Amino acid sequence: MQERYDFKNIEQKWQQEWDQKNIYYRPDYSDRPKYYCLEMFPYPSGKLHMGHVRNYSIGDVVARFKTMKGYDVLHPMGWDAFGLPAENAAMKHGVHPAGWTWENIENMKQQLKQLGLSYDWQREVATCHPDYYKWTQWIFLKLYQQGKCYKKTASVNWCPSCTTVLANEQVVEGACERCDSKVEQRQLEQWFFRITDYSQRLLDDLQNLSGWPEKVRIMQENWIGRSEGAEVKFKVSGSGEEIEVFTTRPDTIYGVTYMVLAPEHPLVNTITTGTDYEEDVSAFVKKVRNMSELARTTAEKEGVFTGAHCINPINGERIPILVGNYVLLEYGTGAVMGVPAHDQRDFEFAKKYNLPIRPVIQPEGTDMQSKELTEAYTGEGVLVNSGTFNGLPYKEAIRAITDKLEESNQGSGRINFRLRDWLISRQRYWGTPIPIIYCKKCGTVPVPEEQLPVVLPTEVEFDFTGKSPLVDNPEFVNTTCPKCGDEAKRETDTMDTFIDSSWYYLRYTSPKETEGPWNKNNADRWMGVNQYIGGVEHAILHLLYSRFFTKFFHDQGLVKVQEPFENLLTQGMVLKDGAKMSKSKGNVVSPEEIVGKYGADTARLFILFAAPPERDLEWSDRAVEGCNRFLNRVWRLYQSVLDEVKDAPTVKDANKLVGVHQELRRITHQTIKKITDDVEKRFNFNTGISAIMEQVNAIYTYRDKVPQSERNPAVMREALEATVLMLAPFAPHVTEELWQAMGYNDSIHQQPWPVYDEKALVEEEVTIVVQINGKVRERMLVPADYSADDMKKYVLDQPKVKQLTEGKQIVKTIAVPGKLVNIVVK
RNA sequence: GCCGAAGUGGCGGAAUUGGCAGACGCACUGGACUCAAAAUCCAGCGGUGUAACAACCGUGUGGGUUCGAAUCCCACCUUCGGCACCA
Repeated sequence: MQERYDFKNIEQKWQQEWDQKNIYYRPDYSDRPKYYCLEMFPYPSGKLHMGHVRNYSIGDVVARFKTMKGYDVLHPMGWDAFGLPAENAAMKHGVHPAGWTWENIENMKQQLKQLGLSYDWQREVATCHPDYYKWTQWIFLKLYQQGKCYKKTASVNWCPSCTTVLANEQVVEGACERCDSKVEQRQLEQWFFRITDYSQRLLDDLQNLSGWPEKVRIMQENWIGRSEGAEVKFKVSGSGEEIEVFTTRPDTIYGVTYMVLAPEHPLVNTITTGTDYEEDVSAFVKKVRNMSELARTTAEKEGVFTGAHCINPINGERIPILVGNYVLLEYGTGAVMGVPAHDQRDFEFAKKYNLPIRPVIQPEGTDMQSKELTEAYTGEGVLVNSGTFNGLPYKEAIRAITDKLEESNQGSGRINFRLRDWLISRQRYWGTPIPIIYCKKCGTVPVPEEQLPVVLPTEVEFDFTGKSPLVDNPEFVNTTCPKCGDEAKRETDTMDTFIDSSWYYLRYTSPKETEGPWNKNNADRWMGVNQYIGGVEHAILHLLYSRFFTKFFHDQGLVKVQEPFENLLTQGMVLKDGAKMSKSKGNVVSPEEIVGKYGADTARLFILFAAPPERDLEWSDRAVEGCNRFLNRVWRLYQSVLDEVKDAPTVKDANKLVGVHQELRRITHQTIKKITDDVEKRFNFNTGISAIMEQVNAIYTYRDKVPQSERNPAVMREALEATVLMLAPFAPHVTEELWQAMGYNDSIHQQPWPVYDEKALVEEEVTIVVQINGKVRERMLVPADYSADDMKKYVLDQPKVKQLTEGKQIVKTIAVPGKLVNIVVK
């Protein structure tokens, strides 16, 4: 065994050896129970950052641990390879996006390998490969056939810097999620997926995801935004038109004093054209429409009267119709009944325009009408000013009024969702082409399945306007209609890259399948993902889309599961000096540098030791050194005692062990128990590693305190083997080296996880705490099997305790076996 | 504004079911080894206090429940994350 811990040689040697022996390869079937461990695949930006290292180190511990626990572990890796940065690089450096991407993939793959991650590289996928996106297109066609995919003109989010549209989910506080530019609204014809058909199921099934962080479930719940209420029809006076509104408070319908339409509402034109109000209204609409979404949501509530009136169906009252900037066309019906007494927004609006405010809900035992309202009352209460419904509690009134409206066909109960359909077309080049052809005769025609893939042309010219080069590419655009054979044009939009990443976890189960997107048997064997690991920034986008896809696939009989990810771990960020690492802040620590200086094992150990996975992690160069020091300490320990233990037998007659030998064995087994719990049940790798450190310290103490002639080589060997086995998932290279040094030829990563001996954990005596009135006064050693009564008796009999309680009256004594005795005195 | 999470030594963090606060590591201090340094090893390391003990204080703040609270309850403060005219 080498004197020095030479991480460079060791890591290189074992990475090669593992590669050669293919030890991480997983065949499709085996007798062992399956375990699918998945980490979110990266965008191939060119270089790994610390966030990746953290993500993949966590996943690797899980995969290695489960393998040692006897599972058949699927642990694949791939590339989310389509996306805008490739195009930007093309424009900036004149390289082709494809070349740029493949080069980055090669680079990052090397970096991943240097970390010693246990991936089955035979399952690697890249979403930009035609063998992959062929099936992305196939999925698009499936959705199209099933009526889950459609094209429509809508007000959409446009990012001027990325020169493309964005999905609702990709707009963060009115800005582009990627580049932070202000998002504009444009009227464009775009492709959508009908994710809203799944709103209720996506919401309901969150209940089954007990293995997900509560936080993520709540975020999705809010995003889906279900609200229960009623739809009510208001007839427009003097015309046949009707305005429908959605309300969650039909009980307040007697409090309606006006009606507000969204500026984009189609009726606005109908009711104002040719009237005296037309000019004012259209000026107002124009003004509001020109505002960005952000400006609009922060602006003061404003409105204008249309001159028209409508009739409240419940009491026949005539109320004015206004147009207001605070009403959104996209939500509900784009019209709101104004109930200023019981809705804060309506209240502010009514105050500004002197519209009547009529309370109809009154908290029991008060008189709402006698005092002037200063804000809307949104709480519980009983109905007043509401005709025959007076005196009814509001909850019952919601029911009764909805029923009444339903009887007369003027409304009905209704559920509304905040979730919008998923806008999936992008005016970009580097993405999966949408397999649609436009024919003058036949209209919109899907590309037949046997013509897939629609290949993204590589011979393209990039100009600097940001316009997609597909648009002006005649070889791509010009085609023939699959139906009639006439000249036709291809769709030049490509798909949102979130589509690519919404099904990759299925492709891993049969990455080379040519008959379909995946092999159903394989998919059903491996799915769902037992443990998914990634950043919380995907809590809505990627995770919601993937859930939608899986449900759709399930409905099509393509896969058995209804949810893709059984357990989800959202790792925290990697911080330096309290802030997220970023180029602009100049606080980036490169993984390459750390691996070069201390080795992958040290880097991994630090990142897993510094904080539990879910929390943010503060980078510390000093603490990294500390982890390196620990591995050196382990190395030296083995080196110093290897000769002593190399030919040692296994521990026999364990029950006959006494003293320090028994103690070392007890610590070994206690450590196994602790770390197994930490890794398996809690993912608390930091405390697990600290337990291994304590174990190492204990072996050192044993070595130093017990003369060599008296040491028990079998107990020592057991301790050393357990240590290295437990450390193996965290630091795979150095542990492999030490394992081989112990005389083994098989890889440590194919060994079973150590098992603790319940009998070895038992202690004969334990230290208990003696408290007086809850304050620790004394510690004493008592037999471990003492009952509560034994403990009380023993403790109260001690001279020291008698002295402490002298002159005081003992009111009560509480004893917890093995832990403490508390004496309450007066 | 609404929803959620967190707040513990100089620092990262631990305390798993209400039972010894500060495990493990970093930093620091003293010592050993060395011509010297690095590395390594040993010891110390929340605060007040003491010659040393003792004792007292201490888990964001204030209250409460309990024999006993970092842990449970109530109110508040701060930081971070998500949503934000959703009718």
